[in-house]
Amino acid sequence: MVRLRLSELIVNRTVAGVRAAESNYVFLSPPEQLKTRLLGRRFLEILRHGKYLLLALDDHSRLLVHLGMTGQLFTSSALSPRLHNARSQPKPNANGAFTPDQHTHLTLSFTDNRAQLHYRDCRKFGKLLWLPQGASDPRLERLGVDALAVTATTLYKALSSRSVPVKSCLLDQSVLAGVGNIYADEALFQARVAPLRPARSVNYEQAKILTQAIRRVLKKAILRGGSTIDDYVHPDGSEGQFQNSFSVYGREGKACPRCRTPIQRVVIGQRSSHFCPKCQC
DNA sequence: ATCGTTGCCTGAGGGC
DNA sequence: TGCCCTCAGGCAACGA
Repeated sequence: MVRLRLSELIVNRTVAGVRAAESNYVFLSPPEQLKTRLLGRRFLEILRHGKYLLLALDDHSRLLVHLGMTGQLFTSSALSPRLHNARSQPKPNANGAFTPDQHTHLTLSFTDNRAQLHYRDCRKFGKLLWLPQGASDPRLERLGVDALAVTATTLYKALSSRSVPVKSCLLDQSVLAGVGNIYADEALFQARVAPLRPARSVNYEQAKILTQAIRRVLKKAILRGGSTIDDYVHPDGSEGQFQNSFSVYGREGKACPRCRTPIQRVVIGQRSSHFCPKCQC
């Protein structure tokens, strides 16, 4: 969804100015290099693999972007309380528009003088990396097949060799790229598979159902514009709506939408996991 | 090859 | 009021 909306906002625009923060945890490329390499470049298209965005430039270099948990990519015309009142409270300027604060790591302005693009991440879990023409990165090379393209056979093979909980496998980006904590819980619920089950105990038929559930959950989430909990916003400042459709995630103690049994929460691999103890086995 | 743990990072919220 | 603690989680790196 970010890819789609961002495409509308920056494809075919040419960078006229780059403001980068001091070197910090989000900069895998030195800020000075980003300034030099992005200036004067035009965006051709935006691609996505798993949770990574690839912004293709007209010199065939690419800007790799990961939003982490709290990363925000949006334009200066975006108006959202998520930008003005959420974490760290950046203040709107006199026009009510966003002005870069201490968490805004990169700002691009364009030759058409229309809205700027900001990259903001208060927890610095996101990443920015400039890739020369033809270059890749281990982060990309390691990724498994994109979750929206996964087949039952691929998922079954990946699960069958592992003893860890199936939930941990779904979160492993080298197995399946693009599934995060929320969507893993929701997909396991849809497929009626308990998150703690050893991955290798999932048979082919169940892997097939799980594959379909993953695709369905992700597609529905994209359709609803993603999940806004604390920080997530679209490039235009609007918010996702999928958080209103959660069946299990964040619903500990509340009724399972299928059988009314209270949803349970357990910690798996340091991640909170939510499931229905009756429906999922 | 697989597995479990730790560190990175900031803000919110709870307890005292 | 203020201080300390825990929690949120995507991912790399490490040792076993």
